[in-house]
Amino acid sequence: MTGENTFLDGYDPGAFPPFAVAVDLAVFTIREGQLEIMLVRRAGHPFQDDWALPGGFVGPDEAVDAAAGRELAEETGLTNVAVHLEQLATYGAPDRDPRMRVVSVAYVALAADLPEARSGGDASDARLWPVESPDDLPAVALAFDHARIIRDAVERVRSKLEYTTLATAFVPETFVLADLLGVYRAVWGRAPDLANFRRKVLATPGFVVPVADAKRQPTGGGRPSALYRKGPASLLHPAMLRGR
Amino acid sequence: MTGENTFLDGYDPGAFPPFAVAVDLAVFTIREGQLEIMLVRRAGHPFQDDWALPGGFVGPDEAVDAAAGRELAEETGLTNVAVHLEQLATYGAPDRDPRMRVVSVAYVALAADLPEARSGGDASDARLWPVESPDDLPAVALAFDHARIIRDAVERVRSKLEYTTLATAFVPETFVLADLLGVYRAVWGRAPDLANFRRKVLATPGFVVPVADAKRQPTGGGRPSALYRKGPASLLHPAMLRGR
DNA sequence: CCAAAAGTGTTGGTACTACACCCATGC
DNA sequence: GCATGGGTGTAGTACCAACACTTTTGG
Repeated sequence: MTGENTFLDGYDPGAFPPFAVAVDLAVFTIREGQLEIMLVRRAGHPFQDDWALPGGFVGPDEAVDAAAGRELAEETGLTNVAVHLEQLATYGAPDRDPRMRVVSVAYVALAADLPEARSGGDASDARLWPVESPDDLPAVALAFDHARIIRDAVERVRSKLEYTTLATAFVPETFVLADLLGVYRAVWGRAPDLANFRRKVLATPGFVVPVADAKRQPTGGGRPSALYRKGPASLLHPAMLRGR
Repeated sequence: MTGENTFLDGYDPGAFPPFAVAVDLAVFTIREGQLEIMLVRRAGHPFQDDWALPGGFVGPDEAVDAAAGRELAEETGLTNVAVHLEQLATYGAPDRDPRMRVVSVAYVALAADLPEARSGGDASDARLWPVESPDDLPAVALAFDHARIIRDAVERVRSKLEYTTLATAFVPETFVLADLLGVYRAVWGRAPDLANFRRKVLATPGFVVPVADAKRQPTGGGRPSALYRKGPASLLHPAMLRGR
């Protein structure tokens, strides 16, 4: 009792059960105005032929965060592209993997312009699935507890758009304000008012910075729009709340 | 390469390094208008005589969340008291414990009226330390990466007061609005405007529910205040943001 | 070739809500 | 003396409308 209460005392290597620690990645992107998540098809048992979040095991001398970054690079092939990566939560139910005890640390990644299939490795069985409202899950069978993880990840992204400038992680390096509004529309299922949105974004120092004298080529007619680049700010004050 | 990308394929028990998985608890309470955190004194190496977050290892067939609940009950002695407990984040640097590879899942717990020392177990080396602004850390030597965890935990609690009704987790079962305002003062270091605060709390359905015809005994003179109980609501809409 | 129409981007205005700050009243 | 409630100015949002700049269409 005493040894249990005092952290790590009575330590005896081998006395602790072998846990495997894995990372799972919820990689989101926006294509054609829709929020999509990358899933990989499972080749072996269990959950064979089901779809799962990309991920893998943490190495013996590897930081958990580093493992997430490594897996992200391996799965997406985006090595030096600016991708937002943050920890989501840890899932540790004892029966979440039927083969052995695996504790999984889930991460959320946001990227713009993700290619359909990963470029590195065997690209055959990885693809993007739309995350549709209101159930927020891809319409495929999901392995392990990944349905739960995806739900949590979607909610994380939705709420983070409210009080951070994270929307810029979903657009390419230069973009127009309509693109940024489209991020909110895709993630929330509804867009904030355009006029207020533009006032808010432009009034928040460091949210976006204008690209000098640059205008986007008009595609199908209409006034050409101004180009912007991601700014240094990360927090939104006050927050931009989605309505009820 | 192929086996690494496909989750859990090429599985071989024993091929994975032995990780120990632990839980750390950031247990907060408010005493005399001050935010305090529970720390335990380490008896053995490493970090002997330093202070650390209470915690322990996850059992072989125990869910990680369940381990946090168990440790909380063991450390605080609060068995059936309503305590808020939520996962904070996972800390997995390879060298965070000098003896072996330990991945720790940190939790935040909020409680009202925590006794000075834990009631169960050896109460001698556990106590509450004030979390003072602006550095937000107890003025003691902290073991492992627990200083970082405490910083993250404090920030979590601060931000959660903004958009949830979590402040009620810090007050006893029945309370007056001034007590609730005191929670915000203690956690944020500054209190919102009293008049607006009371309008907001009372206008939010389910934040607090009045205890019928109950008034608190006037302690030092003045009008007796109305008693309230925690309501069923958990989210605050719109948020109550702390100023800059 | 020029003028009008249509489409998109940009800006402004008003009603309403919520908050900061202050003050009056009740017990 | 503390609890409660009201009042005013300001900021931010929802909603609406107009204007600017471009391409397309039609004479």
